[in-house]
This record gives sequence, structure tokens and C-alpha cells, in this order.
Amino acid sequence: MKQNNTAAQVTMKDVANVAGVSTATVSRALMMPEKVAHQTREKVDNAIQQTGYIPYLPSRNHKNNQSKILLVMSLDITDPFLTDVIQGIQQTAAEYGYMVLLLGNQQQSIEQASLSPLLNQVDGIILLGANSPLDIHHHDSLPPMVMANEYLPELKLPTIHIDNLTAAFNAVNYLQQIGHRRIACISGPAHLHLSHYRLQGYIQAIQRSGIALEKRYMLSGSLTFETGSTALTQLMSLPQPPSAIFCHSDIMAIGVIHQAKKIGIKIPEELSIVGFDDIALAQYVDPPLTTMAQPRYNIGHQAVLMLLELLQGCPVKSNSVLLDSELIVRESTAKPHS
Amino acid sequence: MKQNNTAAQVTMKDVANVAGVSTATVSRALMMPEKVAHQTREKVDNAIQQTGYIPYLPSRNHKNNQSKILLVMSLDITDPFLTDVIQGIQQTAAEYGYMVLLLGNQQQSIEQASLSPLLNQVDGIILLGANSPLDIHHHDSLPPMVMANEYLPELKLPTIHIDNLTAAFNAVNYLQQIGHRRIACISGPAHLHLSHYRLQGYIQAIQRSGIALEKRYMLSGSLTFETGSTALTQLMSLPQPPSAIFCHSDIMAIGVIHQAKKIGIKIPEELSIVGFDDIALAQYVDPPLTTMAQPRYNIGHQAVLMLLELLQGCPVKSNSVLLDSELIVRESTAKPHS
DNA sequence: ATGAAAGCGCTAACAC
DNA sequence: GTGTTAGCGCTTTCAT
Repeated sequence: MKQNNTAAQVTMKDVANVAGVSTATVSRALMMPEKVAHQTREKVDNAIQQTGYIPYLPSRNHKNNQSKILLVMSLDITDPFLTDVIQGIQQTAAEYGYMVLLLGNQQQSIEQASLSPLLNQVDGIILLGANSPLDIHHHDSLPPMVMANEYLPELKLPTIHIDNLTAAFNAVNYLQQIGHRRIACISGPAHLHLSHYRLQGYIQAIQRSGIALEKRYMLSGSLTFETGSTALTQLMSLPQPPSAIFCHSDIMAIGVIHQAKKIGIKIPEELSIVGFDDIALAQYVDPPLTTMAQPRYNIGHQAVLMLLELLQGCPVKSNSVLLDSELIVRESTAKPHS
Repeated sequence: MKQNNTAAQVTMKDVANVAGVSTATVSRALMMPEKVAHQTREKVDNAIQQTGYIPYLPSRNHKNNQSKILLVMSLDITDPFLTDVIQGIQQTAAEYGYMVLLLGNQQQSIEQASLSPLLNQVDGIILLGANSPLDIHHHDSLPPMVMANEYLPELKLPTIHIDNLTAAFNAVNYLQQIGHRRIACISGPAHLHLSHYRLQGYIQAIQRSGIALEKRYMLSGSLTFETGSTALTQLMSLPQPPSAIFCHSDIMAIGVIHQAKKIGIKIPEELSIVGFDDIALAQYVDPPLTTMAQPRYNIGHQAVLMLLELLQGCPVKSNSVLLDSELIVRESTAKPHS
């Protein structure tokens, strides 16, 4: 008869009482069931059922320091690409019995002061993109961390990512292969390192083909529809508009397609577009998007595996795992007409 | 002599030592700064700086039972609509100093046994959609909860949502207003209550106009591109295909648009489409989508406010807050041609 | 205003 | 195998 149900914590002591054993035994029955007599274990199990006991985590963590929580710091939980990565993280984490605490960048408003204690409570951290809110250098002791999707040489974090430079190079190279000469590039924000790498890939591809780099063909902005949309307007009002555009994200690419249609430019006949990421949506837009596919789910998956290894005390084997990217050719690209 | 300083926790005791006071004073300096002498506080503050002390949450929570963590259980962190809601949640939570623990449905694989303890550690729960992994009825004492985006009468949870029935009714009614008679409906999965309400809205609108309900016009599936895509094929192969389709989500609608184009059906000339949610993407697809807009961000915002009130011990004022929805007419709908 | 000391619920030595 | 006991880091009486 539990009358003390005013949200009163059922403690291990209660269980012990009901089972007629000591708290230590209850604890053992929970933690190392094989080290406790079969009979006793049954009594304890019953008592747990009866009382509705639930282990109180803070106390438990107190000792063994395991919260089974992984922190993910993500730039933007709204970005469909990152969302897929996070999905990979969550699913993999769940397989290993970990929960995922997701911190969006909006929450960077949370002051360091209140953030720090939290870091103390999680078992590991996954940085999804580099503009993390935490001033890593000012923390002496942080939980194990891995970085995903963006490589940041200065912090020597184990990282899982694609070769953004080569990927971008290949994307642009493809456009060149099918005959394009005037190729523009819409980059992500400068503070993201991946923007830098992708831009470099673009630049190298252009230069290698012996064509002069056109400053006016190189725009940048956030990885959003709007950026793509406005960038297109800008590009097409150039005296010599490009015949193809390489975008740093699919979302951007969709923005440019949208705007292109609006001002009556036919894709891919008059303008070729290639995106980046291969989000699910890419194949459903009109025309279906040619894009550099990233292994979205796998990035998340690998990141967790890597982090879990760190948690086990494994040394940081390789400092950076490279995943493959692949150009998916759909219908937003074609030979230049003119 | 603790030489075991391999990432050793800096404890409050250390701070106390350095400051030359007792741990109790340090604790007070942190928790009720005004109750401690100005001088002492300075000494403590300095010591904290020097040692790099960070409060250890599990111990702190131990007593005052405040983790400052809100748990969000979401159906699908990949859904752009839910993602926007979550954004609203995170941002609002952050304003009030709360962090958000996000549990995707994939993580339902985590057994109750390991989930329950976690529930014990969070200050409150937001259910985003009803198919939550937790067997609410089997838990005696759960943290305060609110439900968002879906109304579930049986559990009497404070809920924040739109009137799905009326919204659907209005959407279908609009189609009727502009002249459509053969209107199909692609519903969400049956286990979501909102599918039920939206379907009812559709049914009532059809019936009120005196038209017979056509079973063959009523399809259902997951809220995905694929569902929309396959549903369209099915609908258009009917002897009397519909002239308009009401979809339970924008994603679905985009799927049907995609497929419609593929088989050469002109939108909106030959077929009108209306979606639901008004995700950002809706205005960027071709043609821009007419859709029933939900206040995505605000749903999350309100949910947090509501939950926070509960946490303060406020009684559940109204059991259900209704937010407004609004039909956004874009270019995927037009008068029927024939 | 501050220190000493008693817990909080749990785990881990250490005995029996 | 199981109970006793001593903490874990922190907050909070209760003295002073």
C-alpha cells in the first residue's frame, strides 16, 4: 500500500526494506546480478516491482560518473542535412544505450557559466560544425569530444568528415567536363571551415582548367534558400552571366532554382545547377537536383562509434576519418546550350 | 595528497581551501551571494577563478532536484515542421536557462528500464506528438508534462495545438469555394490523432457540400514524399480522378507535385494541391504551395511557457491552448479547368 | 557572517 | 553471498 505517493521518491532503501535485505544488496542486484543469490535477486526484483522504484541518476552518476548522455552541439537543428546526421547519431547512440542531448546554436545564448556544469555531466560531446558555443581553450577538463562534418586542424579533435575540397573540385570538374566554362560558386558563410574548403576546391578546379578566376562569380552567404535566391539574381544580372552554378548546399541550390524559374531561366537548358549534401528533398524538386552526396547518416554513425571508443579509453587512433562523397547526377545539369 | 589528478574534478573543497573558508561558505557564496560578506565573496570568487572550479551537477541536483533540463520527445527530428517547433522550444527554453534533451523516436528502442531513470532527472517533459515511447500510465510519478501539436483527450495533459479539424475543414472548403467537386485527401498515419482530426475536417467539408464521400479519394500513409508520390499515381489512375488534393503535410504535397509533373499533369491547371504546415520550403517549390499554415515556432514557444508554469507549481489553468492556423494561398491551387 | 556536521541516494570496500 | 560502513560533492540545518 503506497500512500506516500505525493511524487515522493521511492528510494533504494524502501526497496531494501520491502525485500528484507540491505541497500547494498539491492544495489548489487542491479549492477552485478550474477554476484547475488538467485533467491535474493527474486526478492529484490519483486520489491522493485511493488515499490515502483526507479534508480535516481544523479546519485548513481555521483559515483561512477556515467550519465549515458552524449551532447551534440549543432549549428542548426533546422538544416535537413544536419538533421540527417543527427538522426544517425541518435540511432547509433541508442543502440549503445546512450541518450542524446541536443544543443542548438540558439542556445549559445546560455552563458558559459550555466553551460559548463552541464558539460560536466555528459559522457561525451559531438561537435557538429565548428562554431561551437564553447570556448574550448578555456576549459581545462572537458569530456571526450569528437567533431563531425567539419575539420578544424587547430583543435586536434578526432574528426569525421568528407574531403570537402576534393568533393567540390569534383563537382566543378564535372561541370567542366560537360562543357561549362563560366561557372559560378555560391559559398557558405566564411566562418565555416567547410565553406573555405569547398571554395578552394572550386578555385582549384577553375584554375586547373586554365580559366581566369572571376571574382564576380564567387558569392557567399548563409546556407539558405534566400542566399541562393538573391545570389542568382545577382549573378544573372552580370554582363556575362554564368552557364552553371555550384552551390555549397542543396538548400541554396533550391533557392537558385526557385528564383531562376521566377525570372524565366530554364534549368538545365540555360543554366546548370549543382548542389551539395544530397538531402532527401533533392530528388523531389523540379528539376531533380544534381548534387554532391554526403553520407549523412554514416557521418553521425561514425561519429558516435568514434566517441564511444574514446570513452572506453582507446587512444585516438587516427585523428581524422574521411568518408566518401559521390556526385549524383540528376536533371539540373546539362551541357551548355550556346 | 591526491596525486591522482588525471583530469581530477576540482571540488568545492579545493575552492574552500584556497579561499581559506569552509565549503558551506563557498556553497552559500554561490547560491545566496547576498547572505555572505562582501569580502568573503571576493575571496571565494578569486579562488573559483584560480582553481577553475565548475559545480558538479549531479551532486547539486541531488539536493534541490533541479536539472534545468527539459525533455522533448519527438516523433521525428527529421520532419521540417517538427524541427521548427523544436527550434521554438529550444530558443524559449534557453531564455529561461533550460537545456533541451531531444529524444527522437528511433530512441524508443531504448528500453523503458533505461529511460525511466532519465525521466527522473529532467525537470519537465514536452511530448511532441502522441506516440511517445513512454507508457505514461505505468509510471506513477512523472515530471510535469505538456503535449504539443497533438491533442490526446485520454491523458489529461495540458496541450497546445491548433484545431486540426477546423483547419482541415477550411482548407477543403477553400477548394470547394473555387469550384472543386472531386477532392481527394491524403492522410497521415492512422495512429496519429491529428490525422484523424484532419480527416474528419475533410469529411465534414465534403459532406456539408452535399457531395457523396468517395472512399477511393481517401488515402493515407506516412507524412513523407513517398506517400504523396505513390498516392498521386493511385489517384490519377482512378476512372474519375480528383481535380484537387488535400494533403496532411507539405512534404506529402511536394511528393504529389513531383509525381504529377513526372506523369505530365499540370499544376494547378489540371490539379490543385493544398498542403499543411507551411514549412519554409513551401514557398520555394514549383509551384509555390498553397497550404494551411501552423504557427510552428509559436507552438514550441507556448509549450515551454506552459511547462515552465507547471514547474512553478501553477495549477493547470486551461487544459488546452488553441493556436490559430491560416490558409496561405499560393500557386498550387486554381479553379478547376473542365 | 561563518563553520561544523548531518545528510541526500547510491556504490564500493571491507568484513563476516 | 550479504550486511556494515564509509564516502561521493554538495546543500543545509544548527551552532557559534
